[in-house]
Amino acid sequence: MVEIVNIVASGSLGIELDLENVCHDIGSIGEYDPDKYPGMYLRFEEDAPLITLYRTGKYIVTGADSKEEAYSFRNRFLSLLAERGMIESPDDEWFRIQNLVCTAELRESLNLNALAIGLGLEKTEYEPEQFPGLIYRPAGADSVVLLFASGRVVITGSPDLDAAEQTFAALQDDVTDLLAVD
DNA sequence: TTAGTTCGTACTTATATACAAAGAGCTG
DNA sequence: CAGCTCTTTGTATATAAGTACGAACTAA
Repeated sequence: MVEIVNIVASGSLGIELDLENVCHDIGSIGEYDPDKYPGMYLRFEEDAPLITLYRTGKYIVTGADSKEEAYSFRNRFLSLLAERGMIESPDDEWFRIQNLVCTAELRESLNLNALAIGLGLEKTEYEPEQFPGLIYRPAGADSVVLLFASGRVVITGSPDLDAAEQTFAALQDDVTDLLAVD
C-alpha cells in the first residue's frame, strides 16, 4: 500500500505581480519578507498546504496529501486572486503535479547492509553514521527510495502515483527474491 | 516545621543528517 | 553558471538544548 504524504505542484498566473501589494491585500494569510526569501507565502489555514507566490506570477503548492487537495487549494488560491481583481479568471493550464512523496511498508525488518549489496552497490548509498536510511535509485525509474531497517519505505521524486506504485512493486519483488536466497 | 531557593537528574523537544521537486535571487 | 537559500513530507538516528520536577539546603 503506497500512501501519498506530500505533493509539490506548480503553476503560473501568466502575469507579473507586486508582491508587496498582494500581501497587503490578502491580509493575515500572507507573509512576505523579501530580505529573507523572494517568494510570498500564503496559507489559508493552519496546517493547510503552503502556497509560495513569486514576482513573476509563478507559484508552488506544497504540503497536500492528495491530488484533489492540491487542485482544490490551487482553485481557492486562483479564486481569491480573481475576486480581488488581480487576475482575469481563475484558470491556469500550466498547473501540474511535480513531485510526490509517498510512504509504504515492506512486511519485515531489513538488513540494510545486505540489501545494499543485493540491490546493487552502484544504485545504493548506505552510510548509517550519516543517515539511518538506505538510499536506492532503481535503474530506469524516476523515483528515489529510502529504505529503513524497520521495513518502512519512503518513495520520492515520482511524478504520479503510478510511478511510485510501480517502483514499490518492483522493489517488493527484488526484496522478496533476495530474502528467498538468504 | 515550612517556605523559598538552588542543584542535579530525567525527560521532552528540536535539530542535524538524507531525498525529491518547483520557484527567484544572491554569492562565488 | 553552479550552488545555495526556503518550503513540504515521510522515514530514523544522535545529539543538543530546553523544561520540569524532586531532592537538598538555608533561613525564618
